[in-house]
Amino acid sequence: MQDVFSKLGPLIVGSRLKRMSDYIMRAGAEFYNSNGVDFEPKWFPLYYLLSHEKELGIMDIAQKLNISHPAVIQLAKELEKKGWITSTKSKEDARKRLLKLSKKGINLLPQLQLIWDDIREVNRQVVESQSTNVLKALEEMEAFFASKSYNERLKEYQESKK
Amino acid sequence: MQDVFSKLGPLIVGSRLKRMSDYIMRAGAEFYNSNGVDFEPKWFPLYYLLSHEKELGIMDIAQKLNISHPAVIQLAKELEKKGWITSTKSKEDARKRLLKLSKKGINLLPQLQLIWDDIREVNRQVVESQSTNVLKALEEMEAFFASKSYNERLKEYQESKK
DNA sequence: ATTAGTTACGTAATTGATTACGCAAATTTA
DNA sequence: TAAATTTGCGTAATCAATTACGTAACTAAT
Repeated sequence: MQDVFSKLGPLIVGSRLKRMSDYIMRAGAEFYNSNGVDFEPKWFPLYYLLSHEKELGIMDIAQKLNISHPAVIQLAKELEKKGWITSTKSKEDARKRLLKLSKKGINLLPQLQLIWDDIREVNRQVVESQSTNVLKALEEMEAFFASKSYNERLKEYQESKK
Repeated sequence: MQDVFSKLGPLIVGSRLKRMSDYIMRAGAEFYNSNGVDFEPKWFPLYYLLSHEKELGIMDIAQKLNISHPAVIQLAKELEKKGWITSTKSKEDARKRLLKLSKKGINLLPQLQLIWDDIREVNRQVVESQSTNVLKALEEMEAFFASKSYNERLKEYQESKK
């Protein structure tokens, strides 16, 4: 027995999800690299988002991507350093800093699209190979916990035992 | 539209897995807390492992848990500080440091078991609610990539397009 | 018994993300 | 319109885990 995790079943759903996610992220990083594109998977969500919406403030992005706003600032700093995005102060609201893709950033897009297509295809293969679809499972989980949170459920079960 | 992620489908399986894993981990942390037990989810794998095997070296543990050995050292340091584990030099191999639960650590077990039971139950509920089972999906994914890695598949698809 | 190579562990530096905090601009309310 | 509150952003501190590197102990080969 080498891998204790798989034996534990439902007890450690969390850890197993993380493990698979880490694996995929790392593989993605390698792939960009071997294609000679200086891009990291962690940048994808922000980059992709900005490629679809012209301008967004930090908080908007944080909400849409479901990450903390300092994380957005950090990522933005990195992409700005690469020259792929620019930021401007909002005219309507002086507190806001709006991010958008720069020309250089837009020019990079076609190259990235090709790579994203490959990734999308392999992910599609995985999902199709499955008798039980991860994405569907995840959606179901999210819905399950949206209707009643994990912690509420824990509490309730605990109460029910008394 | 608030949540961009779900729209992206197969492109970001990785991020979605991570998000769900993070959610579960955080909920777990709260639950220990609200039960007045000073325990963190990240300790679970090591603790659980040691509760089943009497003594293990750092590297053994790292392999079994599929984490880096510095991570094991770190976790062990924390558990040792709590007084729940102790370590001794191996007599057969002076390089090895063997970890095991202390008496105090063993005494804590029954309390933890109760909590783990609750967690297991709620996880079981999730899984049973699903028309597609996350754990099964994960297992299938792991098998899929074990037979041929993500990166091999990416390369192959790329070749096939030329 | 020396040397070369491997294994086990520890430390340091780095990465990626979070929470906590503070400031300034906008909004609400009295 | 002044005061209180909320919102948007930035910085700092912290956390969890990794990679990279060094050292000591073991093993194998000559």
